[in-house]
Amino acid sequence: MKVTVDIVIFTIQPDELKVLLVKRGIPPFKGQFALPGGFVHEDESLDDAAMRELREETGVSDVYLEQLYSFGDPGRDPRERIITVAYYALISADRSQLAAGTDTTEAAWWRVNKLPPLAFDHRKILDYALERLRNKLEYTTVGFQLLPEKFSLTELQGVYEAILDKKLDKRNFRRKIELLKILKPTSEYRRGGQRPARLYRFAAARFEKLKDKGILFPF
Amino acid sequence: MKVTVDIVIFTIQPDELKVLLVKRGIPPFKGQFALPGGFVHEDESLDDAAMRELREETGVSDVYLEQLYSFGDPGRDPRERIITVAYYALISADRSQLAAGTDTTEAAWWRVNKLPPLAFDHRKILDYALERLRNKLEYTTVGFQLLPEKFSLTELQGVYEAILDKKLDKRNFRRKIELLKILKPTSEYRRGGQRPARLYRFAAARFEKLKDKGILFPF
DNA sequence: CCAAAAGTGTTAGGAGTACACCCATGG
DNA sequence: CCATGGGTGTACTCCTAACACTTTTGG
Repeated sequence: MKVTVDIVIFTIQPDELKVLLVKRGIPPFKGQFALPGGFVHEDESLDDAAMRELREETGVSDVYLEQLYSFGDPGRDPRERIITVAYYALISADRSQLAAGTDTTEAAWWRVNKLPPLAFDHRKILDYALERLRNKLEYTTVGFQLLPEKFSLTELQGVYEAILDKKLDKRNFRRKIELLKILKPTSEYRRGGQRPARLYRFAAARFEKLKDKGILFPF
Repeated sequence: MKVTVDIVIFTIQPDELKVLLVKRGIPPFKGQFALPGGFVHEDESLDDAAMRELREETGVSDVYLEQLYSFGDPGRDPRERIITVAYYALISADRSQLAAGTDTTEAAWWRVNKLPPLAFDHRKILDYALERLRNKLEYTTVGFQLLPEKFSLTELQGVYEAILDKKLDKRNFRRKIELLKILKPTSEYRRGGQRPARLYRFAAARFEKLKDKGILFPF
């Protein structure tokens, strides 16, 4: 019985939630799009395998990675019995440029609400990842993983809106974040638009105390 | 690479949360306690494998079963590389008597806060299952899976208290349940104590509408 | 000076929490 | 009649949601 890992890699690009898909070069499903993934080596843990695949595909490491679910229906791979352990990863906006060497016909970012047909049961995996991400957004700080180190409040709100796929009230959003005391203001501003926006940094330390308080972001 | 399923089977017995453990008859960890489990067959899905093991071990089927997480560190089994897909199951109080044929030195219910040392990484799996159960209790109706079809409000509260391991306020608990409108009163009463207690039935249908409302039971 | 995004307060309604007494039954 | 668990209501606080205008900058 063979075991693979498949990874749903999310990023935010201009207020859009995107996932990385690769074009398959070999059968089955040759020419179709699929999630990046590969076999688990004999001597590595599942997490390590996922991390390795992620690095091979995107060049980044040290990103948020979480195991999702295992899919193992007989017949999910037409060739032989393969069980896959699915993961999802979050890559911040400033690190989601694909390596120059990567042929963009091979690996590319796709908007989550405009996906091509996917190979195997990858559509199911992707939907599951999206659901998990939406849920986790509400009671953890995964949202911050999609932003660069310093970000404006509007950018943060954009992440929430992109993932939840709905508009949020600016004042309520900001008050809620304020109340949580998990952001440290910097003295920098994002210029280039109209009025400059103050940049903040995620203060993870303060968050630890809040974890068992339950819901953090009920937007 | 071999794949197994291991199952954390919970039940409630007199206001105590319990898990089923089996004594290992063969090395490694011979004589120690472990979670029930076994290999995934070539032609069955992961869910089917878990269901089969559950039935073999307890004689019950048609119970709540949910995939938990996959554990696959090299070395978690000293003999060879084995990846296990962990599940947890909930068996209602009225169905948790072990089959007469089962030698009780082989399989027995253990209080979750008074466990023996466990084989492999099963302690980690069990802790994870308990955490998941506690979380799910707050935003789903899994709690009802641990009760017979008809139950009193005090019994329901007992389930919450046993799992969350804390006392709850009777009036607030009842008001909250009332508000959710997910119970249908029956005309039966539980007698035998002092004042008889009205029995209720879980009205699953009404719940469907509430699911996306978020938190249901923030006790 | 105009367009565009940043930033800021108040109010009304609903949910959570804390808390104490009467009721029905069996022995 | 008494011990035991079943059953009920109120007041306060806090969080949520709805809602509109002023400020700062670049062009």
